[in-house]
Amino acid sequence: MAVKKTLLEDIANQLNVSKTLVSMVINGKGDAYGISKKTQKLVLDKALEMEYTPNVFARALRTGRSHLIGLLVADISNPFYSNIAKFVEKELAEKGYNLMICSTDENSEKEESLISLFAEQQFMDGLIIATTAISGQYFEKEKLQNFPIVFIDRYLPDIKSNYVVANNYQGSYELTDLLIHKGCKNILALNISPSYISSLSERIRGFKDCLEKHGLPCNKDNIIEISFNDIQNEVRKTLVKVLNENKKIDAIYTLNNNLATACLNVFNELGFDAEKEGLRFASFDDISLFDFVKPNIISVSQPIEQIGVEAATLVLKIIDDKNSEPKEYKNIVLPTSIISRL
Amino acid sequence: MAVKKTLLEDIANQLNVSKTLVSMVINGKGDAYGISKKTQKLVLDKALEMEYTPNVFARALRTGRSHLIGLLVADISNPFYSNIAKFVEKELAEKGYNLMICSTDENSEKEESLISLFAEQQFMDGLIIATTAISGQYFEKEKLQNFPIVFIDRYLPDIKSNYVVANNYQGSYELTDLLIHKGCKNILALNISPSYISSLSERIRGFKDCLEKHGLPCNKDNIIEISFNDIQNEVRKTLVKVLNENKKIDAIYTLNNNLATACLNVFNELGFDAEKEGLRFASFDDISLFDFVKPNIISVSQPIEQIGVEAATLVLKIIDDKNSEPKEYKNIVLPTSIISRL
DNA sequence: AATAAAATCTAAACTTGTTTAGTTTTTATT
DNA sequence: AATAAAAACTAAACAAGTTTAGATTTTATT
Repeated sequence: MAVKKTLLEDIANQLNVSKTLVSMVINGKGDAYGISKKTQKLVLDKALEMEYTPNVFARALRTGRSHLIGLLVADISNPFYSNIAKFVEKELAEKGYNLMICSTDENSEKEESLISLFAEQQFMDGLIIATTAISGQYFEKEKLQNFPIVFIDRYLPDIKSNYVVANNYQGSYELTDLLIHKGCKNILALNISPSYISSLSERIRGFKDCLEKHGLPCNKDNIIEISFNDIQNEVRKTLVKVLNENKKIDAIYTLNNNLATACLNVFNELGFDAEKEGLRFASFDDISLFDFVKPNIISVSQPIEQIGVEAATLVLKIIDDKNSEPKEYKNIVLPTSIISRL
Repeated sequence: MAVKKTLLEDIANQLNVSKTLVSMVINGKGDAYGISKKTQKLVLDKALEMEYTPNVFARALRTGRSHLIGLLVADISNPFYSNIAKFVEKELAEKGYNLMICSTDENSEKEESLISLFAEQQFMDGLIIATTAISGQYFEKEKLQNFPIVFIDRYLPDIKSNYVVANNYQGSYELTDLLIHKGCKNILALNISPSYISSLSERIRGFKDCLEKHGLPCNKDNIIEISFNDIQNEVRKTLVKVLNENKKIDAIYTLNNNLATACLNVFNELGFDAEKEGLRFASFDDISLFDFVKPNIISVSQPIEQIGVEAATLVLKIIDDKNSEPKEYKNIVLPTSIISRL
């Protein structure tokens, strides 16, 4: 036999007051509505005694506020995102919000259908998105115009929006610069599809600009794109081919941590000792275990905690400011740091 | 100016039918309620045209079903949990459910308050929990008796419940056995608090039983407990002390991946080369990057995908069977495998 | 004691769907 | 054409809160 939940009305009946009053007190508006201290205490005590917990749906339906924030990322098992998620969640919890995390699998259709579910019927009060969209078109829908969205990690250059990202250009430039200073002249950058996303294209831009500054050529052989859905196999194929070529590359630079792991796997399979062969290995995204990995990994570390905290803070600010026009967009670009391990 | 959302009633008005009818059709019950095919098509087309999306809260309020499942873990940034989360989410999405992930920070009070929010007012249709509770007492609350809960990773021996866990005893026993076969006679096991949780206590039991079987002593020095909240410092202190002792240990066995990482950090700091010193290093929980880490890590790999899929399937089954008494509890214990890297 | 002002409190409407109990319309049967 | 049966549809209640507009009660003032 299921236990009956306590309702506002049950408390009201027990105390012979209206449920209006109980609702006001429970929501901390007792003083504002001039409910006597004595009555407030009675209500609060009774609510505790009866283990009252408000029905989230009834409340959200009436107020249009769910106190839920959605976080959409390509892959929650990627430590970059799961670490961000942790800090976002912590920050939101302190402000009385709950977080709902969903993976989009780097699939824009899935992303759009989640946004439709979460935003268009105000399921969520706001969204934090590492978008996989190729353009901002979808986000210009009328229905989304007034919905609080903060982009993280990736922004959409063709639309105005709120975002919190790392300075991918700078990080990539500095990493490349370091490699070149260490004597590398023929660096292979492994990119990942969809490569149009801003963080990747900025990293590529930083890479190219740095090569150019140093007067080094950047042929099409220097940047190879791996597809997100078959990373391991494509990396294997690519490396087997590249490592057997005559025109020796002297560094591999993977544009994210998934690619780095895939490369390490291939090195292992092939029994390839990068250090012995004089090949430097570098990657964007730092993972704590990189500290113990052979070969040494030169990496770019992103300010994960800061991204999470800033994104959470910003989305809540937008929610609070929702009615105060005119709308201003906030763009936060955070510095990265090089972990050289040399 | 905010755009007005399309309501059921808007569709009904446009077509001069009742919103009852529209609701029935939208929910695919048109045939069941004898709505003519012609009318059904009209409704469906109009709904599409007007971009209708149902209000999740109104629906949940009326039906008592939210199609939300909650996942409570100690720490979503732990790859063990974030990988499980990924598979749970995928499995649920296929069945039309959304997942809400929350971290409890290994804090039972936080866990209880989340359960109260999620379960007691049916915010969620069901919960999947890696519980941090010391006993099953909380879960015997009357209000939770009929609520679908599946425990993962950790179960509560003192209550009947549904759970999906790895065979921690077997995994730990086999790992210890392997170490002993490789000649280790004085293994240090690093445990983590709260150590009462079943997965850890089973691992300890497997460790002890195996030592005993081989006639090896297990003093209190052989198992040291590190607290979850200060892992890095406590591991450092412990290792500094232990590695300088005369009575040499010949293997370190960390009971989870956090401890393994912390140990590796200390080795690094101290410039300690475990392999040179003849110290074997082993850990419960396998992480893909372990493949490339020095020193070699002998590890126990858990069937992460299977845990996620089974847990998701089970919680949905419980939801479906909710009314068909008598209740049966399903306990799934999945085999682990040793990754020896020798 | 009458009146105004302030302090407390409440009935009813409202949020947006789903479901129940029924009504209306159409078709079939004699 | 009258009646029964089947098909198609709908009004109103309901889920559980919040909010608006207004009603009571209490206190202060003359």
